[in-house]
Order: sequence, then structure tokens, then C-alpha cells
Amino acid sequence: MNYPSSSHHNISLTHTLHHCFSPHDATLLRTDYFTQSSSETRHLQRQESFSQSSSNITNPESLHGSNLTALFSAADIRNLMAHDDNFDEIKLMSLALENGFDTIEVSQLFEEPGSYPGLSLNPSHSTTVSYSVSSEGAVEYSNGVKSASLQGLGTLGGHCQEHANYGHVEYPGDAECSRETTLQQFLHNYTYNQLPSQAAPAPAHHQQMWMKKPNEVKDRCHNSTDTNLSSDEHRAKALRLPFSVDEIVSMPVDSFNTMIAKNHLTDTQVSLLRDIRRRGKNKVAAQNCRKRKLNAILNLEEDVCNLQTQKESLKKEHTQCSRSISQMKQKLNNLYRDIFSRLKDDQGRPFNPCQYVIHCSSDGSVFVIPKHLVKSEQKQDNEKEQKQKDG
DNA sequence: TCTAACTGTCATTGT
DNA sequence: TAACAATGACAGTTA
Repeated sequence: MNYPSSSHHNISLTHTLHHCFSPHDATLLRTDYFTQSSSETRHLQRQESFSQSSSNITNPESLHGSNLTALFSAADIRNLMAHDDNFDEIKLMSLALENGFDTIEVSQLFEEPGSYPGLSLNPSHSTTVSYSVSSEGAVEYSNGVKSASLQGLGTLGGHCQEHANYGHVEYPGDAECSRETTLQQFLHNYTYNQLPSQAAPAPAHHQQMWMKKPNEVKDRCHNSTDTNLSSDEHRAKALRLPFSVDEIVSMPVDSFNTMIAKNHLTDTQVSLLRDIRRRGKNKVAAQNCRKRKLNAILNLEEDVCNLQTQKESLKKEHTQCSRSISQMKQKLNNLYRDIFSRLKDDQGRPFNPCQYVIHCSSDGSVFVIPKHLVKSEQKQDNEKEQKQKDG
């Protein structure tokens, strides 16, 4: 494959962004950016797209392994921002820092009066921000006042990925590019715990969500492309928060408030700190909640099991009692018949079992009486009991 | 491709 | 009133 000469290193970033990549290209590139595990087909598409859109611009070899600080001058960044209305301070700061700019240089860059409408490191500017990707692949940015197309930034990420993919195929090693991608990953990485090879292609609506402000996004990110950092850790890192996520979450509220007061943090940083703390606490709470719910379910299942065991045991006991009662009844009948057969009347004749019964009175006396008397007596007794109950 | 389990997050409510 | 815990609901990821 032949590449143009490397004499195009110093091309204008603005020119590159606005004239070399169509929105369609940006879409392809961005999509591929999210797709770390590139299939052969996708790779070929990227190559085709790239070669079509940048045939007379850049030398991929020159891009590969290059430092964007060298590739894109501060003036390029200025041009881009002047051209593209608004930049989120976080993104730009991070982008610049990730790309090797000195902190002071970046600050000066951002603080140049009148250079970038709507852009400031002043906390007062850090209002609600949101990002989305238009149907044409342009990254839409909104700070609640204006919105601007950031095709350039999107393309930058895609460009880098393109570069990376060239590297994977023909130019092993692309460490510089990974730095450039960090910002995008920080902003909208749903796969931040994943290895690059595990990352799945992101649907269009993912891109939209990824580009939104963390608070607005259903930021259900679980994995990282390059590290095991959580999204909050990425954000904390990008905003240069002086504490780790664990510290932010676990420190007592007094220490937390003191820390905020003493560190002269911007509104954005304070807001992020509070969000991180809230999310961290809630994450632990949710974990505890699920544990409790699981334990409750397990306990209920155990209760059900115990009750079933108890039921079986009671059934067995009931069966045994019934059997015992039957045996006792049988013994009592045998005893009754035996005793009755031995009883004689005044003339020494045996009693007729059909006409007489052995009767036990309430005071313990035993008589042999005619059956019909027992029946009438039982009736009287029943009536007495009933009267006593009613009375 | 579908599904269930897992997980992080948000919104809400109660303390 | 702020901070926090608890929890239902939702949605993304993964096996």
C-alpha cells in the first residue's frame, strides 16, 4: 500500500476536520472507534472509507505513533474551537492534556480572552452539558445555551481509531493513539472493564447516550476499554480530582465537606465529587439491599422447607396417634366383652348384651343397667350440659 | 437471537 | 434541611 509523503504533518486541524471527513466518514469512523474488536469486513470498510476521504491528506504512517501535540498545534486547537462554537471545558482540557499539552499551556490557551465563545475554565460556565450524536454522525454539544456541531472532535476520535487499526494490521504498536482516545472513553465508555477485544459494537443510540452528560446518561457502564477503572474513576481522573473514588465515597461527611471547602474546587469538580459520592454510596446500598433481599428469599425458602418437614412430621404423628387410639379402642372392647360375659343377674343367669350395658356414673360407681335407661339418662345429661352452657 | 442473572444508576421515600 | 439508607424500576452487559 502506498501512502502519501509525510510532508503533510502540519496540515490544519480545522481543514482536516471540515474538508477531509464527511459526516458519513465521521459516522463510520466513530462507529469503528467504539468497536475495538474489528471484523475483517469492518476493517476493510474503514480502510476504504479512510482512503476515500483522506487520500490527499495524511500519511497513516505518519499518524501512527505520532504525538498529536506535534501533529496539531495549539493554533489548530484554537482554530477548531473558534470554528466550532463551543467546547465543553472538561473535554477540551482533557483532550489537550491527554494529547500532551502542558497544563499551563492549556490553561493559557483556554483563558485567552475572546478566543473561544462559550469556553472558559470559569466554574460559572460549567453549567448543564450534554452530548449527542446526530444522525449524520456529528457530535452535538449543548450547554443549555448553545449547541454546536463537533464533527471535528468526533472525527478526531475516529481518525485515531483509524490510525489504530492501521497499526493493528500493518504497524504494530500505537501507544500514542491510546492517549488520544482516553477522553472519548471517559466521556462515554460503556465497556470500561472490557478488554479491547471484548468490546461489542455500539448501536447508534449508545453513541447518543455515551455523549451525554454523566448525570443525564443512563450511564450503565461496566467495563473499561483500557483499564479496570470505573467511569467515575475516569471522570475523577479527567477532572484532576485530588482524591480517589474510594476516598470520596468512604470519607465521613464532615471530612468530605472540609475537603471541598479547602481544595478550591470548581463547581464542576464539586458537582462531580458529590455525584461520585452519591453514586458510590448508592452502589453499596444497592448491593446491601440485594444481599438482604436474597437472604430474605433464602430465609423464606428455608422456612417453607422447615414447615414442610414439620407438616410431614405432624402427619406421621397423627397417623401414629390414630393407630394407638384404634388399638386402645380394640383393647377396651375386648375388656368390656370379657367383663360383661362374667356378670350374672340375681338368678345367676348371664346378662343379654343386647338388652343391658355396663354403665359408669360420674362418681365412679359401676352398674349394669338396661340400654333404654342409658339412652334416656344420656339425654338428660346432655340437656343438663346444654343448660349449663347456655346459663 | 432470546433469555435470565447480574449490576450500576436514578428517583423516591423514610429516618 | 442535609445526609443517608433502603428499595423499586430501569437498562446495559454477559453467559
